[in-house]
Amino acid sequence: MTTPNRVTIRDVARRAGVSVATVSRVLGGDYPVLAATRAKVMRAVRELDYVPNAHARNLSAARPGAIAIVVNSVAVPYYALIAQAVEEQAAQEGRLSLICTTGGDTGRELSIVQLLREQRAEAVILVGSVIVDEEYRKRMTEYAHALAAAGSRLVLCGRPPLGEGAPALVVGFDNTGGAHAVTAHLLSAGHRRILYLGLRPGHTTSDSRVAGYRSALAEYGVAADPSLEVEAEFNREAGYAAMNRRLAAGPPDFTAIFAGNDLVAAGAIQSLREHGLRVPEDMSIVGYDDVPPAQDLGLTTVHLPHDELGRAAVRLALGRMGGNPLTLGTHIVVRDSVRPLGPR
Amino acid sequence: MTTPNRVTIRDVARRAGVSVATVSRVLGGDYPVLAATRAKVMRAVRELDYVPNAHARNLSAARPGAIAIVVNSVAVPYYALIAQAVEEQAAQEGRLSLICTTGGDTGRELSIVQLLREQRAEAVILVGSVIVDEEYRKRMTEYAHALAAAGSRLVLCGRPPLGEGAPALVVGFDNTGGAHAVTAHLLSAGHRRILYLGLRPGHTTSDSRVAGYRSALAEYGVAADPSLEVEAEFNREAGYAAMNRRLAAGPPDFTAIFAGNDLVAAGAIQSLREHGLRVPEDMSIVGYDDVPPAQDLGLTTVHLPHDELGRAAVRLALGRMGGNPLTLGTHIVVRDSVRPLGPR
DNA sequence: CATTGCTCAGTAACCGGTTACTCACGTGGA
DNA sequence: TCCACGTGAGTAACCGGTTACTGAGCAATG
Repeated sequence: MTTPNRVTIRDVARRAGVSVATVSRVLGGDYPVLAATRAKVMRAVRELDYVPNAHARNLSAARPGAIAIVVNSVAVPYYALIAQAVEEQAAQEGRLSLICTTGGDTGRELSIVQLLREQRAEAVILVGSVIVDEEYRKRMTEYAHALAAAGSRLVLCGRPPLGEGAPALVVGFDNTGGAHAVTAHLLSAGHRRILYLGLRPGHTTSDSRVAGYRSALAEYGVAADPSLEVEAEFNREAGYAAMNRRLAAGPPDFTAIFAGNDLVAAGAIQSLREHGLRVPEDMSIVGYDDVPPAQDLGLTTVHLPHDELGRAAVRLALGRMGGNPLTLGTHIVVRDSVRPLGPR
Repeated sequence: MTTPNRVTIRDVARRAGVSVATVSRVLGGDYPVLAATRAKVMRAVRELDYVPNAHARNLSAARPGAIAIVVNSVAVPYYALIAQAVEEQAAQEGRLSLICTTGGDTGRELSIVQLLREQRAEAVILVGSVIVDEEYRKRMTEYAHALAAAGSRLVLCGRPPLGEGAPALVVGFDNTGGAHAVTAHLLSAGHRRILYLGLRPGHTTSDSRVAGYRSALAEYGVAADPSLEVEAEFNREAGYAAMNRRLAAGPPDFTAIFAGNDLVAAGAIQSLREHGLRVPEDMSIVGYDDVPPAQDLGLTTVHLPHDELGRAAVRLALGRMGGNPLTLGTHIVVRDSVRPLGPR
């Protein structure tokens, strides 16, 4: 107990009365070994409780590496669903996958990527939207080249493609299309003053949702009103705080809300409730992502095929799929948070 | 690009005009090296973009291993919160941690544990409640011994301690206490017919919550009624289905519900809503865990210190803490799902 | 009976690091 | 001037596997 079990392949070989090569062959693979010999080896393995050392194995022979998925936080449903889907798919492919979290910290992200390079991970799946600036682009391009040089694939999920030549695969959701559709849903219900809650300039996910929102407005001939686009990070607290501020400033000058994602919607709904406004009677609201809170809130939202994304990411990571960059379609899920307005 | 970058320490040594030992020393540690030599080496490392091979490193010198956390599914908030807490704490301790998921499949759990043994993980944190039977006990005891023999620690979270001598550390929540408290909360609000939704014989978490429920009833002199204890797995769908069945059988013969966890409560609330029963006006309900759906539902529930559990698990895993088995306290979070009943 | 060819097992080199041991060299004291 | 000593660097063994190469033993063939 005090001395860790350091049973090596040589111990097994000695016990079984064979050579290390034979043991390795019995354990390893397809090399022909007499049934009797195999039995002797297996018995020795069992008796000694031999566990091959993955590091040694990996060192001598390049084996399929792990698939790593790097997310912000596993406590955010959006990431959790994707991570789960990746794990499922990887398991189906018989691969080890591991989830790493950065907490949104660039420094931690860097050290995780470095660590995955050292581990010779086969693929790194980076998930999540980010502020895309020059510094980001530079960092990602570095990752991409470094990982490619080490023989690993880099898959970006829900992030814009890198520049030409950067060896990164990309898969994401159709944010603009979904945002357009859900905004149109509000418009066709008669809403004309729709608050977009979740502005984040430079943040690609938000930017493309705003784009869909604006294009839908334009399509219905509604002039965009900048005062109806308010900033909020994509979490519950930000939605709550932003809505509180807006309602504190006076009675709402809008009849519906398009929240940047479901968490923002959840926060906004709490704020509305605390201000005595009911959903959907007094205020319509839609979200985005279709993550767990949406169902409990009866929130009309845009469903994202998280499973599909996870599957695609793994298959891209394993080089089983072309078609890059890949955009996955979305669809509206109508629940109970939108109330039709009579035409004025 | 086609040939993976196989820059080794010898390449670096050659380029820097020094020996491999010197390179290793510059990179590795505290051995004295002339500043000029160090500079030469660092430059060569940079120029060649050398990345040390973690496997080789691990093979020659035993280094601190990874901390692995094994959960059912990261898409279940309870697990996600704990996993997140473990990751945070591990990061603070400067350790690599990785999350693995089993999907509740015993076979997959086994192969993950095996794989972690092969990887020489430093510690394995197994989270989540399970059906504890003879087979389970045997399996866990095997894991415990195997991991211990390999020099790894095994930490069980939210599971009962193994038998004497099995080298496993244990930390969990006070389920009986929390269940007692939250049931007492309902009782003191005047409720006498309280449905327990989430019976799962043999399932330790549920069993201890039932125990708390019953002891609170006894304390208030209310006779336990077996027809008020109904089975349901600990997820949303089960809660929904069980409640549907119950309501289909006739009008409710209870005034309050104690759901086995918040997900069950969420499902039950949906069912109630669909049957035209409002919370809390027509039906009081409490949950357990205080995971995200609870806040959105305004659910009175029992808060579990997930963060604390994660921290404790890591510290136990690193041998930084005694006091085993460790039970963490809980407290009620009162929201808006319980309505006082006048004394009859 | 000699030769060829096939099956199965062993020997030893190698994967890419770390580190015990050895040694060259410059300095200060006798 | 000679020797002891401290400093910084090199050589080579080793970690625990895999596998190319070699070879023993035996059946089939000529």
